[in-house]
Amino acid sequence: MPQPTTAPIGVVLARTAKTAARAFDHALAAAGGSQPIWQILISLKTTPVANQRELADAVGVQGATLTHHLNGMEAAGLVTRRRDPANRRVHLVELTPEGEQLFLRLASAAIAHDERMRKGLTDTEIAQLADLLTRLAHNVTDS
Amino acid sequence: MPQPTTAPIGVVLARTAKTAARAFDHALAAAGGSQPIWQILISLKTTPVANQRELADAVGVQGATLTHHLNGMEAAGLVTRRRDPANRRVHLVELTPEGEQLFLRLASAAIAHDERMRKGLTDTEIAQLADLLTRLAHNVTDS
DNA sequence: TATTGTTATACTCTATAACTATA
DNA sequence: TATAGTTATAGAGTATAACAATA
Repeated sequence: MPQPTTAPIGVVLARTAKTAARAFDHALAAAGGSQPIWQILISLKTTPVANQRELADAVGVQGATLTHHLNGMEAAGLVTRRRDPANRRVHLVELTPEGEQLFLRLASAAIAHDERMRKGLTDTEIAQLADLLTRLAHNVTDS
Repeated sequence: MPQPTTAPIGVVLARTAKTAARAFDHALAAAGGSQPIWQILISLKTTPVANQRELADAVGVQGATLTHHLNGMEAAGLVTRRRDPANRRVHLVELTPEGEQLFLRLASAAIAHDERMRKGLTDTEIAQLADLLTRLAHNVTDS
């Protein structure tokens, strides 16, 4: 009788992600950061965002959640917020030199983490994995 | 100049896992559960554990965190805890009929979620993915 | 003393609802 | 009225430290 024979990929994915996320969390913490801070920094550096709403979308959190993190980051001297003269409703978020430095440190930690994770896997396998993960994610995306 | 050319797999993995985890969280919540409850139920059903310490390890949390969840599950009538007569330090955790029912409901939700996620992927690809993820996780595991 | 588990407490991340400022 | 963002509040998950019970 034909039955689905393969293992529940969701379980494997969840377990792997949990393990990887914890290891990465520790690496980020050791470098003076955290997951949300890293996500915000990398978004600021790589994605052109017009306002905080778009930044929140890029990071994958609600606007109020982003505000919460930006408050902490501003208090820590990592970012500045100033109103856009052209549209004073908009708050422009910019990295300070300290923010740039932390970005570099966290990027190093992320690269080291990546190299550790992919040890024993070929570039072809990594590309395959990335492709499969992307297709998986697409299946559970609403948009 | 030879440079690492492939994308940071950690980023792809983190993004995919976040998306998948959120979708799964919603599915579990709709079925009356949550991730930790599901992990505890599935561990109780599939892994023979001698005590809560082992159960906590299986779930991947600290003992106190497990106690926290078991308190809630016991209050909800999903599990019972009684002392082991042979070693009264040990608390035996057992599923109630309600716990069994919830396990079945969450299992259905997990299966549905899995089928949704793997749409468009062949069994071979899923097996490949599981293998790659397992190797990745192994690389960041301390043990 | 060592082991098993609980309680007390606190921290991080996230979210929703109500609010302020600006257009 | 609509849009951008903040504040207030709350809830879930996790952790560490101190404790109680048992061996």
